[in-house]
Amino acid sequence: MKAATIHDVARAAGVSVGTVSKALNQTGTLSQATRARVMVAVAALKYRPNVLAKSLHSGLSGAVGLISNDSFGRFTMPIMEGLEGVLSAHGIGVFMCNATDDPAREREHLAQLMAKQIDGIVVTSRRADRRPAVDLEGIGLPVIFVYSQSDDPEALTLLPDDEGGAQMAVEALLAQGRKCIAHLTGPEQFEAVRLRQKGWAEAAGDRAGAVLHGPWSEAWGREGAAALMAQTPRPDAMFCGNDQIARGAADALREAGFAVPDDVALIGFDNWLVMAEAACPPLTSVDMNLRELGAEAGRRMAEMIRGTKISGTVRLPCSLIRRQST
Amino acid sequence: MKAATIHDVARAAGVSVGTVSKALNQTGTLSQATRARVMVAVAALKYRPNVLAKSLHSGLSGAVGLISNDSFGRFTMPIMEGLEGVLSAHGIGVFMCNATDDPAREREHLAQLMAKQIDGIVVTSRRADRRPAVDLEGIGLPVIFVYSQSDDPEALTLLPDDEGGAQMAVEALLAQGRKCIAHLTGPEQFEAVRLRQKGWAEAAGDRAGAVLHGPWSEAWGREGAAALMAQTPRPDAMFCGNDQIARGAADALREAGFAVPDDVALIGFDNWLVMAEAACPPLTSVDMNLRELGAEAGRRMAEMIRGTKISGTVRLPCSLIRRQST
DNA sequence: CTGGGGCCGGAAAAGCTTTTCCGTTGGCGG
DNA sequence: CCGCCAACGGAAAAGCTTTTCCGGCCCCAG
Repeated sequence: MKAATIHDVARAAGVSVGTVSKALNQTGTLSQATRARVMVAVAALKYRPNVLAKSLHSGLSGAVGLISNDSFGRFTMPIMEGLEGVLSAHGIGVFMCNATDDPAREREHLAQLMAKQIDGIVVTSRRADRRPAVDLEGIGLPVIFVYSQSDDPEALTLLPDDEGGAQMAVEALLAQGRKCIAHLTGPEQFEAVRLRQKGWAEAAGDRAGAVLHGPWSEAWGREGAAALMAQTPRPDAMFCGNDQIARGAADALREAGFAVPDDVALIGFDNWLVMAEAACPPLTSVDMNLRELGAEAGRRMAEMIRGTKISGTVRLPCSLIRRQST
Repeated sequence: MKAATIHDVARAAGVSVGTVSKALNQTGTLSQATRARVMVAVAALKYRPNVLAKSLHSGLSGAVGLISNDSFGRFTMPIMEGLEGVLSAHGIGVFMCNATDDPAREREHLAQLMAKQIDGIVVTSRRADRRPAVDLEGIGLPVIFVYSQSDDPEALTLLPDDEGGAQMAVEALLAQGRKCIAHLTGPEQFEAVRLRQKGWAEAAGDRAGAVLHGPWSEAWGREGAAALMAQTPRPDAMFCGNDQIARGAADALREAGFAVPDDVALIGFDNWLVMAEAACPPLTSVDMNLRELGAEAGRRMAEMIRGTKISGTVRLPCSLIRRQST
């Protein structure tokens, strides 16, 4: 059994295909009776307009491509969820593509997407450096970079406000009366790391303790926390670059006999639930609101598809999720 | 600047549109010279066939829908990666849809997907019970359930071999000479939990220790491990229902003064890297090969789109990843 | 009673590609 | 030298929808 076409509906309702189209799209001038007759036929045949044919006519396919570079990792997931939620409400589909930071794969995907006549492109990736612009071969298509940066002047870039998030975390520690706030974070080549460090330094002022850089791992959190506790003055709070580091730090502190949060308060970054909630004690953490970042990308994309030109960089606020580690 | 159409190419090459089509698709009978002339024009204009128009003609859109029910959680991710990798090699796009176990949302997505003339549907979800079939409203479309089950007799279901994975884990423990192998696992209403328990019981035989059911959390792992160590005979190995439980167990054992793996060996399930590798000691774990499961779904889907009818249930083998906890 | 205007609905083209069918041309064999 | 066949390329339809333009009908007014 094949799907009904507009011709089947027209025949069933005893009208022409143009009339059916007008009835469905509330355009043209049709009598109530005709409109109703068409609608009955539509319902009876379970007719659903063929989007392909509509797209061929309108030039809009009702689909966008999402190119991810972290193999659909944990940062892409919430972004995707927010994006898809907003766009599907607009009737726009999202093609998932995994480029894994491989330029050849990305080109291949881009070619396929453009052949499919997509209406826009969203790129996400977790990278230390800026990435090159997307090569659209002269077709002017809306492009949004989410949680990712490029030097494309035409594109819109959406990022979390790392600096503001760090300030928020440090201010919460200051409000508790902490005197020496250390910073235990990730590799310095990440712009996000530098921004969070800047926010920490500015907010902490003369109460800033030492800063240590290392890999994004629990092992580094354990090692770094031990190193920080050996310094003078000994920190009474640590702001960590992510939740894995914070969790490692929590474990190391507990084993070294320091109480969290009484002796040392701890704040993580990412609010990665399986980490933050499972740590002992559960971690206060900065949430980048990636789901909202994705949703904003969806709203902007819908606007851009309607013709609005948007470019530049926008940073969305983070939130502080308080748990027992502070 | 708009994309070139086949008419532009035909004009540039001084031939008809039909000839261009034949040159591009290696069909019909064309002289080498004509073919070459067309190809030159194609390259010069950066022509890329409009898939929409092609689809309208062929009835195949070159796209499938992936309906996820866990908001793109950690189980859907690798499945998606495998699926997308295989299908994009076939030139088939994957529309991502998040239904979050909401039947209304699922219907809405399904309607949109069918309007977009997709060629097939893949459903993933992490659920305790079987889910209803997908309502295709009479359109016979290939359907595959991955990491999910339904009572749809037409569909293909792809699952990991939970029972075999459990056996594999227990056999590794037996080979080490473990005498009492306990099982600390998740809620019994999950079929996967029951299957893993079955595999454990069969493989362990009279060396099977107690089995405890609880939530999928580290907290339960700590609690359950403590309970198991209080029993007689005391287990010298624990096979855990997932890595979070195993990690909690590892922490509890260490704090209670038991050495892992010397006093008690530990095996987890899922091989969730951030859990398994960050635990102390790093966890031996059963990997469900979800990426491969997704890839297999892609291969089967490609076949089904070509017209092959496939249905039934297929279970793919798990692997044991050895680390320091055994 | 006739002409005009407004309301309705139909016909056809456009959007882009594929494919079938057909006409033309060149070469070769008789 | 003529005719036929093979090779080649073109024309047109099909696939489904939207939209513009146009024709017809009815009613009202003159």
